[in-house]
Amino acid sequence: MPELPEVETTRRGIEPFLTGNTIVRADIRERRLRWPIPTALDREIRGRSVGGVRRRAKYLLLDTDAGTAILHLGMSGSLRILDAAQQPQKHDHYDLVLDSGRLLRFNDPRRFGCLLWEQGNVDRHPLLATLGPEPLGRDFDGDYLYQRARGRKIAIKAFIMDAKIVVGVGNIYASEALFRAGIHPLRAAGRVSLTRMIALASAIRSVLEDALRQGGTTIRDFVGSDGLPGYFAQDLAVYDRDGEPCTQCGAAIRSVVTGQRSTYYCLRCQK
DNA sequence: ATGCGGACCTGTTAGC
DNA sequence: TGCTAACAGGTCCGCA
Repeated sequence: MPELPEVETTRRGIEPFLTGNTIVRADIRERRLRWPIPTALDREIRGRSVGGVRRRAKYLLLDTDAGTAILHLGMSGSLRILDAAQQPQKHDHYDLVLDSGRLLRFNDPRRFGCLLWEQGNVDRHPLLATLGPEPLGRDFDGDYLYQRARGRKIAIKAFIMDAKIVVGVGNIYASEALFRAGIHPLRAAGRVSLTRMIALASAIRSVLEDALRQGGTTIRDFVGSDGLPGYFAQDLAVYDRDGEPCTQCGAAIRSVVTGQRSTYYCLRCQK
């Protein structure tokens, strides 16, 4: 479900309720997420004051004076700020209860998300250590993409979805960025010219920024921390628009499965 | 090293 | 109407 804009929307939503507040305790109802929630987390996090909430790739990092909680929403996860009296519903796997009388509640039907604890330098955690640059950061541009793509035969769509190349680009925005850049999703990464890689880097940046401005994309069930959906779905040019007319040329949008993921593109506009 | 497919889960929808 | 199969926004891992 959540790609970078949805995770960042969540971060911005929860941050004001967490920073400067103390976590009274963790109420964990289901430990079996992508990885089991470590039993040590319960006592480590209890009584800790939250220094801030950061995002790295699609991970949310909750800094405390004793360590960092690493949260991921997986495919179907969402985090909400609720009144502590709210009864948990189905798939509400954990709460971080705050001294403010509110709590941070995680819901995730598919349980692909995670909640981990790192006492040391969180940037060296195995999940984070090998990640590529942030697409909205300074060290991501067309030259970088072009250099990394030398000799690569992988489809350009899978290439930009590889978190070792660049983080945060999921299935929706990969299709959207390639449409904006006019590049066919199945073209070999190594056969995209520098000029077009520059356009692609710019397209990735702009589509993520546009989506962020709309609070993310809700296709089925994404909600932000306030329970509201994102509104970027109305601006999607190709994703989930199989058979509908291309906004540029009117040709029917096509779909193809690659790397077990549905991909949408315009045959006429993307080469 | 690279690229691919399977795996982890549940819920919803398309198709017979 | 009811059953089954396919698919869903992520990403790690093992194999060729």
